[in-house]
Amino acid sequence: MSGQSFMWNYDAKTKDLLSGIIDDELYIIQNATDPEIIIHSTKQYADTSAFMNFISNYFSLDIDTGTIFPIEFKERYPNIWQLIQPYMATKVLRQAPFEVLVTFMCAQGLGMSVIRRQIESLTREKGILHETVLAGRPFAYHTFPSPEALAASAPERLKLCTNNNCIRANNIIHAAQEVVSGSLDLETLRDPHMPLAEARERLCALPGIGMKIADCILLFGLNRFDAFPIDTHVRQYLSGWFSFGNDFHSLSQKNYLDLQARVCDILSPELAGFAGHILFHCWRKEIKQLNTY
DNA sequence: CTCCAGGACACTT
DNA sequence: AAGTGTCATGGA
Repeated sequence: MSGQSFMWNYDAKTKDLLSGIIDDELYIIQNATDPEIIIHSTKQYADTSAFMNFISNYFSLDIDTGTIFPIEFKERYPNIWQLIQPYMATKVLRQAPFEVLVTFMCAQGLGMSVIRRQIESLTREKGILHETVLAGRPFAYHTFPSPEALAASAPERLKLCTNNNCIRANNIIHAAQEVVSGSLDLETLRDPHMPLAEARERLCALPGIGMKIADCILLFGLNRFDAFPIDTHVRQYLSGWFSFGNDFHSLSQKNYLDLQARVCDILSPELAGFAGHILFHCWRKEIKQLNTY
């Protein structure tokens, strides 16, 4: 059997955030009974340290957990600090940019079940089928669709993958075409030298991408841990935990930017999005009692 | 049945 | 600038 296996201790509460296919080559198998994740790769690495480096980067293990929140956070918000402790091991993964771009374009005002179904449908219809052996058993999976595959899709067919929403299908096709033509260069946006505001501006120029989705793409796909997306749940905990109370009126553009500016008072600006991700999952699970990811 | 889900956008006050 | 309707479906 090709490939190598690697064990990683992980917090039992957050481990189920990690499942799926990484870079089309690496798989994660969850063990439901103990807090360990077995990572198995079909790809051959030069040596163990090359594999470890890839894992470390993908799971952002280079980010020291102790630096995610500012030191004064614990003193200012002792109750919240206690509450988030079980979630401190939550990681923001450095996922493939195009995959994240398309995935979050599917995540507008919908439940996670619908979002997940769209992505599964997209990979099944437009991805490439691979068959391999995983943990001694046959395993079939689809790669995430390439920009070329999505760019060449017919809207009336692709909308079957986007919850019957042809506006969304057209937006995804358009974004894919921009990537193929080179007028949207995700690697340029991923460059740390690119100002965050400018990168977001470029993403927002695409139809179907607003501020929130742009910030999600930056945080989860473009290695920008300072990007702080504000969705309905973030707004709730900003109001409930930090008294940023304008929970009642709609999230206008001005309101969105205003909230982001105030977030810098309580979180470290350079890791605000990373910290926000931890707060997000803690809020959903501990306060809202949600178990869906 | 109603309401809301990890929103964006056009349109109306 | 700040409120509405629309898009679409499923699960609570």
